[in-house]
Amino acid sequence: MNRETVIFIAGPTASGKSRLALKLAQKQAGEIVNADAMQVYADLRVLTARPSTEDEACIPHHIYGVIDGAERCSAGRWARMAAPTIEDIVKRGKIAIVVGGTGLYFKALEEGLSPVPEVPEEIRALAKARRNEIGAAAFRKEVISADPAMTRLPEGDTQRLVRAWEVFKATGKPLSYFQARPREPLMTVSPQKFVLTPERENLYRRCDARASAMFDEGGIDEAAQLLQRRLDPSLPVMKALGVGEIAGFLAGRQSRDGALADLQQETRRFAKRQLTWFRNQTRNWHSVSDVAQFEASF
RNA sequence: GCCCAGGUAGCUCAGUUGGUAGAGCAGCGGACUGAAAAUCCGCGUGUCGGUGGUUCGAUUCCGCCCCUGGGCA
Repeated sequence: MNRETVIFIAGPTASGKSRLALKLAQKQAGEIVNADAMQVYADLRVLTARPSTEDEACIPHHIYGVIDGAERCSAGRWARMAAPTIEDIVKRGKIAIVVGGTGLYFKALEEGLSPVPEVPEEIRALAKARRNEIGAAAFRKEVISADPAMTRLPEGDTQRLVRAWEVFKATGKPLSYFQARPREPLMTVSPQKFVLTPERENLYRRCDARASAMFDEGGIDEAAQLLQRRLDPSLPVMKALGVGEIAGFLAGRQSRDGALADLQQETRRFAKRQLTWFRNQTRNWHSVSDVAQFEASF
């Protein structure tokens, strides 16, 4: 297999990844694989800026909208779906174009994750309950006494502390024990990796415009339908940008314009976090600052 | 034109009895091993409207000018 059979395209939100992937797929007989944590869920097509049905009819798209919002995806679960999907595309003699904005997913796929046994949902709930019961400071102490390596986690980092607690509870071994074991890469082919690095001011303008378009083009109804399901607010899909803002608007706590302004700001902040991740975690990727020029080179 | 009140960080403002200034929001930087659109950590970024004067020293006091808001005409 040559090195061009798998292409990664990462980049911040609203940087033009999906469009670029589509163009590449058309020119090079490719198929597209989603690497975006929110686009895997079925519920939010508009608010997660999923490719249109026309685009999907034109080029095969994989792992978009395949998980119900009531379920949880994860980096591991995604990687276990993505790896065989990519393998299958390559076997059929096509190019797999993996595109998305979730840096951790690319990392999990390429470098793998340390093998940690599955933690039952009941134990996860137990961890959260425990933290509520004894408070943040005591909870952190409890985690550290089970796994001293977790001293590096600040008291406020609920998510990682809860993870460390639940892994210890479920397995009797500290999370750091598992993390010290070698990662298990899921890919057998080395990908060609590109990260889009658009100029910030321009990107922010695109973020604002996209959020505005989402409000005008069905995003509000979509969020309303999701909210009607009354799902657990801690589910990943409920954390999608726009859901909270639109909930506030629908409940009358916030004007439409106010909710939109909030979504725009959150989108810009999200893009900033992605830029930070990519700047520091994808140093050996090809950086693409001019998408149009890059597109023309194919 | 005259009289007030202001002009300090991107915004809203505090403050300095004269020793070059600090909050909130915004913003920026960083971490990242199965929730990552998540979860955290860190950082004031400034001709204190301009210009003269007094002073060892002026953002602070004084004069003049400019700008903004309100009032009187």
